[in-house]
Amino acid sequence: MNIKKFSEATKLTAYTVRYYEKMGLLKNISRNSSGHRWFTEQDIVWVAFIKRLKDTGMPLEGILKYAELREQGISTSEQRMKMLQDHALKLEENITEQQLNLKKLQQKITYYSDVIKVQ
Amino acid sequence: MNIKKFSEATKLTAYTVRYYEKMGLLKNISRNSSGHRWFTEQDIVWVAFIKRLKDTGMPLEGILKYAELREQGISTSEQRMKMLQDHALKLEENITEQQLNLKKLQQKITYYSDVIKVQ
DNA sequence: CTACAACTTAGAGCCAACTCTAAGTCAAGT
DNA sequence: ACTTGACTTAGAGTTGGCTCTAAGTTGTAG
Repeated sequence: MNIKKFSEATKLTAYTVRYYEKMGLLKNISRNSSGHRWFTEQDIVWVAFIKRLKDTGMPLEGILKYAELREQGISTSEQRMKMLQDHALKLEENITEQQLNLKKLQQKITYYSDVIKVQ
Repeated sequence: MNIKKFSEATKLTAYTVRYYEKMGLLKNISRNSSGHRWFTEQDIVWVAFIKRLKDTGMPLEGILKYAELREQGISTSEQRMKMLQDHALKLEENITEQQLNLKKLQQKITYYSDVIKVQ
């Protein structure tokens, strides 16, 4: 598919898609006869994973490192697994922290609702 | 306390403390005879709350809006409560999303550990 | 055959949130 | 009196992650 379809499918702008390719997150994107990028379903799956890492707080630099390991094939599986384990651990900690944050916010909301009742 | 003690207490750099004051997050910070900022324990509590909002994804612009309502006194309690309720709702949704993300990452890790076993 | 939309590139611009620099003031210690 | 070091300011610079511009090429419809 062309960049327009791909950007619709991934919900990235075409600008961002080109940016990701330029910085090395998207590798081996083929071109058609007139030099336009041609994306596959597999590229969509890969972007979905990039987004998951990004949305869980991994900087693009970290995702790039993963992408480079991935490009080198199966021999880097262990390294990639290690990266994901470290990341998952941080994510778990972050979720716990956010649950505490939520609780504290809810306490403050309760405090406000008491203030308002008295007003 | 002076800016150094305050930055240690809040774990913000002195640069960031000044930046927060300049942009309006920190209001009514008094000065000593030589023009240096003088912070109180209450300022530490307030920064802790700023950090909670920030760490849960509220942009400084939003926190600034809250700070301005807060400065106007008790009459804005309801507005502030509304802000916190909206924010807490988004946070709750985000936690749910991150829990799903974590699950998916863990599945991928399991997949990797199978790949490695076979290798 | 020409208009027009969609693509291409390199590189500039933008935004949030800091982070630092330069030039200056001030208080405390020797 | 002088050095040292912490503070002050306005404003410039940095970083991450896009977002856009300009100039050019290509494919399709009228």
